[in-house]
Amino acid sequence: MTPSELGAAVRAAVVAAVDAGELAVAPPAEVAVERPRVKEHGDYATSIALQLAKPAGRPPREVAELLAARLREVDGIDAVEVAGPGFLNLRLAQASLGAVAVQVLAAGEAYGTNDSAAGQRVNLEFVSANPTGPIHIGGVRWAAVGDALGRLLEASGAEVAREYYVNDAGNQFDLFAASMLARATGRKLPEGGYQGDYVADYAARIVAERPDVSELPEEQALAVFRERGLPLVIDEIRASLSSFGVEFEVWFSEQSLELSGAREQALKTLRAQGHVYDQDGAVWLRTSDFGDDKDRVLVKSDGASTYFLSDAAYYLDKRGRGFDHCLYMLGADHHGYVGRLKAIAACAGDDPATTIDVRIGQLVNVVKDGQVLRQSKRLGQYTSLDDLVSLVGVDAARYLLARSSVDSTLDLDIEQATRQSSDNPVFYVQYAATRAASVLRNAADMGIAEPDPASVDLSLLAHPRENELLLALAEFPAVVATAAELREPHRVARYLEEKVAKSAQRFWDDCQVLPKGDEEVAPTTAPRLLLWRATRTVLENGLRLLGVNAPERM
RNA sequence: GCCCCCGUAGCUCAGGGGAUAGAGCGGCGCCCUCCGGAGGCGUAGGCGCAGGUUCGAAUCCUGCCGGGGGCACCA
Repeated sequence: MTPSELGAAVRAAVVAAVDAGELAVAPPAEVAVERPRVKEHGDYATSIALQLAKPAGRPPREVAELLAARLREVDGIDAVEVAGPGFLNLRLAQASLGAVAVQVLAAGEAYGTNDSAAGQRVNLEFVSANPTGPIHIGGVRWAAVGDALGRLLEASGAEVAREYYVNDAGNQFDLFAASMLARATGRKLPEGGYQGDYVADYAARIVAERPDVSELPEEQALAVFRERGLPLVIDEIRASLSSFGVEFEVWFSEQSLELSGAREQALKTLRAQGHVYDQDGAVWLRTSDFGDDKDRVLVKSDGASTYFLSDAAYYLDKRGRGFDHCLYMLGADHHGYVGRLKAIAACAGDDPATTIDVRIGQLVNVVKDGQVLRQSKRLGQYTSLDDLVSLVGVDAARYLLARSSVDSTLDLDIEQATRQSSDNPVFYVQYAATRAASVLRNAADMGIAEPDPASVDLSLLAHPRENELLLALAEFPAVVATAAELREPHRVARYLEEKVAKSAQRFWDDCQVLPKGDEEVAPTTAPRLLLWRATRTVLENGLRLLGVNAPERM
């Protein structure tokens, strides 16, 4: 019996009590059971009686007793007790608990998928770093977290488009082109120009293709560097992300918004909604009507449109393509932007609470030899995606970046990331996965066939370690659904570490599976092999959601 | 000045209103004739402060105090 089945059983008990006239309440749409912290409180517990007590006008323990009487009759529930102020503590029958392993095996790669986000069309914009050089560490955090979130949403039934917004129209990109020109001609870098060595490399490649470029007038030369530089940078970014396991469906050019007339169209749309006005020669959007602290300029008094207008046009474009949820994953320096984005949606007649969802991520500190490495993109001194991968590998980088809440500043310790011991979380989880693989491999080598789930006596999985592990595996679908709903992939990682890998190691320690020496094959061998296979499946599925491999051996 | 994030064990971090707040590292003490000890077990140790909401608060609200980041007719 899974937690959701158990929750449904509890709800059914409520409905039955209501129908019998014993409880005068409206039954809740769903009832959740949770794992109690203390195992004396049973396999699962629910506080439903405490919640219903007030509307029912009855003492909580009395409500609990009503429900307990009904739940005791349910097949698969072994014991029900009323505890404390009115908790219902539930204990599953052994075979019912063991059935979780069979369910995991039956679902296989699909175990963990759920329909909590079914029918949603989600536009997921992340990374979107300026095309002025390799992806920096902050972008890598978003690559890891954003892609994992995409996988979680897909596993929860949503249709997801991963999108990278290419800022190829603004000052930063112009400055980058000017920096390449300066490098190509040996002239002085413009103020605030990009100083990294890669700038010279790009410049040299462009000069090799267009030897005449240094003799062109400055404007034309800049145009060449812009035009030729963009694909160079984008290709490199795309290749880095791809080697990181992250693929974007759409690379959306900011320039294209101007060329296609989308910006003018957006201006018209917003005007038609009545939130645009002219003042001081500029065109403004009255975002302050919707909670922004001040109005924002769409078209400057010199006639040039702002980045903000591009954002509005881009948002309207996404909506026009049928996305009902636009997710933005932005760096901490963009937090002031949230209100403006929501105001755009509101000005366009949407409800920003449903169409806009912005996640702000805090900084990443790269720690090496106990020191935080200082990062400066402009100076070209920073840890790029490729640097990080060459230092710690894709698995460690993705896992360690995705295992922390983006609300917290993250310290990524290079030494720790490569350590082969349990103080390295990615190693710990992968190790549990390889241990599962090795048991299964050894069984095969010994000529012990993998058992047919239908013919295994699941009630033999009665050891406390086995129960603990089964309960952990049963949680997986709910963990995936919650992580997707809250847009918090780190919940999956923590679950894998603290629940699955931990329980698996303890199971290993106390529950021998295969015969040693002259021993006979034990009755517990088959059910335990089944449990190891189920454990391996959950670890594989969970790691896959984070874009991390589950190796067969380390 | 205004806005956002954070403050939980000595350290790095989990804990979307529930019972006795959890992991890893570091302390201390244990466990290898045995499927991978690259592990496991035990033990000590904690919610920044003050109010509020609630039957119940680490969690929600307000105010302080500390740390990080940000304010544009830049992108």
